[in-house]
Amino acid sequence: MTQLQNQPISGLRIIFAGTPEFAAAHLRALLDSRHQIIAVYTQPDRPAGRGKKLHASPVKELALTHDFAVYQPLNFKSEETQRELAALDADLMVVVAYGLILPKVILDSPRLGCINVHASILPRWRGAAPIQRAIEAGDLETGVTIMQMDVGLDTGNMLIKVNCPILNTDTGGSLHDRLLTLGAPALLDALDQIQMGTVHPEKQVDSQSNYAPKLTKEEAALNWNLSAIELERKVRAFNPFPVAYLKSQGLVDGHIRVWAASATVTFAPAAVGSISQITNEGLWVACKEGQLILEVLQLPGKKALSVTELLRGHPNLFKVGDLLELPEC
RNA sequence: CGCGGGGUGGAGCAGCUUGGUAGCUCGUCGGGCUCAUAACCCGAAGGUCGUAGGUUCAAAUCCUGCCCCCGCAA
Repeated sequence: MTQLQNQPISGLRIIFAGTPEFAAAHLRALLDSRHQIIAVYTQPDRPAGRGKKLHASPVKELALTHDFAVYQPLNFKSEETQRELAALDADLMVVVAYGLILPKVILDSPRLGCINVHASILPRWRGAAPIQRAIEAGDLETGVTIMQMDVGLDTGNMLIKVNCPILNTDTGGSLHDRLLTLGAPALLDALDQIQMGTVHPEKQVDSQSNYAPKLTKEEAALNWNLSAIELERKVRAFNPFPVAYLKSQGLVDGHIRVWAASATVTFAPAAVGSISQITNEGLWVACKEGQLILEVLQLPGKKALSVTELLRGHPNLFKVGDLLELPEC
């Protein structure tokens, strides 16, 4: 460390690869560091949002405001894209939620290889949605791992791990934001260690690994045959995306999104999936075990509202005894 | 030009098809009743009906442009 302070060493020449906001936050941190971003890789612009317009990723938007060279290959299968990356003559590639599998030839291309920032304590929750899966599973703790990449999916040797408790009020969004603030400094630490040659790579114990598949809208449908506690976790994990939802008999089309709910262990003398009572707290729905109190709902085309506000304008939308639909299996 | 819903007192909605006194459920303020209550009763304040034009004797209501919010799909 004293070396760094007394005679500052020059930064690394870094290729940054990433796509969503989580990645952009790490790129932002690198901007303020001594390191030099020589190129940015991100997913190609895709039609998204209303109106099918092409949208640039958060990483691309940030990169453009700093006049970085931006590359958006579909993959790295062609020799051309491989040569293109090699020609950048980078010291290191930093990959954060990029969304592409990198072949060995790419991993070996930068002088010091590729490192990855992953939003879980590996080997738990390898894969696409580690933050949300940790909440959904009821984990009490998660974190961020900085690792050396290898050909496997999130299987590389670990360099730095930072833990982070999961609060029982955490949503996918709130935990995402918190991990963001942990990942950036950890990444900078890792870069220091790599440059000074003080890294201590730790192998992952594969037998303790599990996978965090990406979130789908299908699984966001609330299934009342689960326990209230499981459903409450799902509501939190899937907020703000893809957002848990339910279907009601009265509603012709579309879903009712569930933005907030809390579980109770109280017994409901009512059929599973039916509304047992309506209070200022919300709609009480009988589950396989316990009851889930739906607190904040959103009708298609409308804003999210507390149940009391929603009912004020739609007094007959829900009645005690109404049966909510189960997702078709 | 991907499909669709919506912008009405502080909140959520109705009214628009069949132009012509701004309605409902809450909230707020004042008063009353009650041991008490998300209780009840009485009264009051508060709205350029997103915005700019047009049609008309008359527009929240019909027509056109623009802004904003949201669901589906990606």
